[in-house]
Amino acid sequence: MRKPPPDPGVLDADAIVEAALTIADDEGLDAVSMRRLALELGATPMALYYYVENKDQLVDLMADQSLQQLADIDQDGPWRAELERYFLGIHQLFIAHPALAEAMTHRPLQGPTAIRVGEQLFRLLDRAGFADTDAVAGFLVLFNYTIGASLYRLSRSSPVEPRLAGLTPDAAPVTYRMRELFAEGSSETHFVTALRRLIADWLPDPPTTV
Amino acid sequence: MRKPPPDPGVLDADAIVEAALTIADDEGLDAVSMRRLALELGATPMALYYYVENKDQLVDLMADQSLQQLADIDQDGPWRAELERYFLGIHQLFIAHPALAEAMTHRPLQGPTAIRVGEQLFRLLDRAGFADTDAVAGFLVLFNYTIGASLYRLSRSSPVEPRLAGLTPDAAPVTYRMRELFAEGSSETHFVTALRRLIADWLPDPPTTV
DNA sequence: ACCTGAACACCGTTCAAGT
DNA sequence: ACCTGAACACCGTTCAAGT
Repeated sequence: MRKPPPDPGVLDADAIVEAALTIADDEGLDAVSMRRLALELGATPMALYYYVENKDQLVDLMADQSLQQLADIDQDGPWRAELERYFLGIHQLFIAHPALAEAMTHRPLQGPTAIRVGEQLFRLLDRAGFADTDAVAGFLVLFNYTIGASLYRLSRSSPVEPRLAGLTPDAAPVTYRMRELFAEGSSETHFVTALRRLIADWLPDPPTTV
Repeated sequence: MRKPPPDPGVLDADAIVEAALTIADDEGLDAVSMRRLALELGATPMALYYYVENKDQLVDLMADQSLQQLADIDQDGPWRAELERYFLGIHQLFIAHPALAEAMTHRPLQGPTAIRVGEQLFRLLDRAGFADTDAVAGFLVLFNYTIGASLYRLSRSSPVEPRLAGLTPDAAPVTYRMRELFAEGSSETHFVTALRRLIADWLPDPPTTV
């Protein structure tokens, strides 16, 4: 009667990807190996290859699955607020799943979910009255800033102590003087503030069509 | 008499890092292994550990070494043009050395060269008359955008064919309609255009001190 | 101070074979 | 259709030992 989700013997692509994401969230992407995954799922390493082509494809599937957590855009909501929610959602997703960031540097985010989620945004901008060129230019600035800001925040919250010579008052006096401002700059409120300003600058109210 | 740079028998930290960077540029960061490196340098894998703590530290050193290629800022040059050159230089460095991008997602860029190069920028902004808060806020937007734009461009130029379902006219009609704009958006000229506009918005001429 | 050899505990993946 | 076993060619790193 009982059937817990990680039921041994039940094996399919979704279960594999889900287990891989759990390991990645807990111990980092490096801890995800076909052998470790098989152990966790009560199967043989080779059993996984029946459902997944290879490890690269597994990572692609992991990234795509992660993106499903993004809340859908409300096409009838106020577009400016929806935009803000959207990019904040991406930022939070990257912070929650650092493996997503790592995966992104290897391979483009072009899975079905990435496409679906992107389409929602461009539909919103389209309906709001933006010209295609403005919509894409605005998106690129917002998206690239969001990715960069997420990586920056991740790197500052990384649990590793600096291995190389750090920030000293005499080697870099000006930077040292500003050191607390950098800490503030990696906060979520700073991100939202800058995001809002970027939206206002790059996607100002379009001429109302008709 | 002859003494080619990768001379077998000559081994030190710099030579190891340099060899590692060559492999990374040619075949990607994944191809860099202690064993492969040792083979290339005519040494035993364990010999490397005399100069380098472990592989993580090697990657840190690689990132730091890469940053040395950034041209120094001219403190007496026009600050706006210097700013532009600086961030374009970072962008180009990431494109030329994708391993740098990959390394950045693992560990913060806090080596001595990163600090040195950062200090140059903040000194420039300081001398130009910017308040610390404005300098940091401006830097963060420009830097994060630059990192994001570099990753975006790298992901679009990656030599792998998409493994997952791609962009089809019926699944994502609006995105599909815009597809050529995305290609343009990943060009260097687009980057520079957006960078200029961001500089103008976030670091406008400061009140001249005295 | 600098380097080696052998060993441990891992990887991803192929291939032929089993049910 | 789904899974296993054995094998291949790799990893990073420790440890004791050599010069």
